[in-house]
Amino acid sequence: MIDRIQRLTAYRRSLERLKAAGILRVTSGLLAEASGTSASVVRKDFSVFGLQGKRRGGYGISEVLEGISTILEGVSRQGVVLVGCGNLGQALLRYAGFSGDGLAITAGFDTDPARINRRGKPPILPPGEMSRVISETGATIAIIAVPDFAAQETLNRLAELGIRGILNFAPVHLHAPAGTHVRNVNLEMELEGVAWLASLPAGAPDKEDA
Amino acid sequence: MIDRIQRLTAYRRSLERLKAAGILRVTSGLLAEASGTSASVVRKDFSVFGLQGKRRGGYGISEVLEGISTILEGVSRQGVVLVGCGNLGQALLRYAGFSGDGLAITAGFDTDPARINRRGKPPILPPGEMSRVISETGATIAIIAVPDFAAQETLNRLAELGIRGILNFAPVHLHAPAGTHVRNVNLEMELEGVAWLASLPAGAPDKEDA
DNA sequence: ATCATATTGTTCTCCTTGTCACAATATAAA
DNA sequence: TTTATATTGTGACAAGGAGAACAATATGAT
Ligand SMILES: NC(=O)c1ccc[n+]([C@@H]2O[C@H](COP(=O)([O-])OP(=O)(O)OC[C@H]3O[C@@H](n4cnc5c(N)ncnc54)[C@H](O)[C@@H]3O)[C@@H](O)[C@H]2O)c1
Ligand SMILES: NC(=O)c1ccc[n+]([C@@H]2O[C@H](COP(=O)([O-])OP(=O)(O)OC[C@H]3O[C@@H](n4cnc5c(N)ncnc54)[C@H](O)[C@@H]3O)[C@@H](O)[C@H]2O)c1
Repeated sequence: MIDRIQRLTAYRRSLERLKAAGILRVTSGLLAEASGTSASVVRKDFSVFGLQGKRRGGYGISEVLEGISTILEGVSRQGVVLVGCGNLGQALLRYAGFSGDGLAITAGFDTDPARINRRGKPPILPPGEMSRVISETGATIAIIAVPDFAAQETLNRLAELGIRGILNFAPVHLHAPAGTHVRNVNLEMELEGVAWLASLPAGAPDKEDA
Repeated sequence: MIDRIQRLTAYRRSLERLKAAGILRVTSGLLAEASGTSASVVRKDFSVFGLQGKRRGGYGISEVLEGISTILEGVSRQGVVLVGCGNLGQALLRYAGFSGDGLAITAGFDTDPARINRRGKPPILPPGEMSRVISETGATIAIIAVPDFAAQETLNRLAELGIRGILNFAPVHLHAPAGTHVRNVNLEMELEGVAWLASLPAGAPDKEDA
């Protein structure tokens, strides 16, 4: 189910590109090609979410985009904070693409005084202000980009403060209390996966994608 | 199958931590707890890869680590280049964790002259030198961290130069020639997934993880 | 030495998810 | 209008992986 939800994000991106190119309708096959899945998956996804097309002319891009926005309405109306503004954290903090989904990072936190910057576009604050900022902004999502040894304590703190969803970049498994959901992005694992695919004999069949 | 391979990386990390803590043997349950899977999965993974334990005392950490290294031997002996040294690219370039797996980034490339730095720890070079560097270092893996509109042409170029595996961070689906494997990391999709989990009613059952 | 028990290795089942197939149907052409 | 056809919507099917269960067995205790 979460895969379907996540694919909506990919569909939206592809549809916006097509719309910007002046196209009004898409077939499941065309959208599949653009977003990297299969026509069957597109149709079933749309079917599950009640997005309807026309038996011949495909799906109306504007209508589908509107439908996706409606579905993700409540999902994307959540504040996001980021903990750990180092190499990776800063990159995420500066990234504009998230706000396209409505999910904008409202503040960053870091223990290193040298990283504090209260006037930043998203400000970077000391962790002592997490409690205040989270309750003031009503943030419910957090990104963890601290070193691995600090990740679990960071999660504990965030969970106490009412954070309900966490995207964790530290390459460790975190233990979360019931009701707090953790999703891991482990780039080492991803790179290793690519390396394995690349090491396969040339004639091997394809079965990847993410 | 690729999931099993990728989990090996997670197992290795957990085992190294346990080893550093002075522990000599692990049970499937303990390792599962540490690396975020289940005991059955650990046992089946190890079984598939021929990593054996003892019917009672669990698995010997050193032996398993050695086994994993052997399995990933050929996989990790590949050079990696990075194209697009912006916010995200720089973070990846500076990250030391990859070399722990043997996969070290040997060079970065960027079109922006201001980013060129030939004396960097991994140097940042103009794309014109890609051909030379890739053939000299024998790199077979690439990371794409360029803006979305430049991703496809970057892939085409890399594929021509013999790159066999690509980790793509641009939020677009790329078309690769046969024999070149692409794996996408779409952080927008990941964050949206977390947001969806967080928006679920509190009592909902768990079914996540990555 | 014998026994009790913890833990592996493997099989089997279930569940999820993508693929296939095809009937339903709207559109365009003749 | 009638017919041909492209494309959706959905039901059935298959593949794969995770989880559960259990027999095999090595270890430690008595
Ligand atoms: N940089 C990458 O490309 C990359 C790749 C894969 C994984 N990761 C993982 O992402 C995480 C961050 O990586 P990085 O390269 O940005 O590391 P980094 O050391 O550059 O940044 C970590 C930041 O976290 C801050 N910090 C430390 N403890 C903290 C705490 N308790 N609360 C708040 N802030 C704290 C530090 O001051 C620092 O600024 C690490 O777990 C790393 O393993 C990074
Ligand atoms: N920064 C993030 O946190 C983040 C998050 C999600 C996705 N992404 C994706 O990752 C990619 C990079 O993001 P970013 O924030 O680093 O962007 P960025 O603009 O900071 O960096 C892009 C870099 O690529 C270089 N570049 C452009 N065209 C090039 C080409 N043809 N060859 C070589 N280099 C080229 C640019 O000079 C620039 O330095 C984008 O596709 C973005 O959508 C980034």
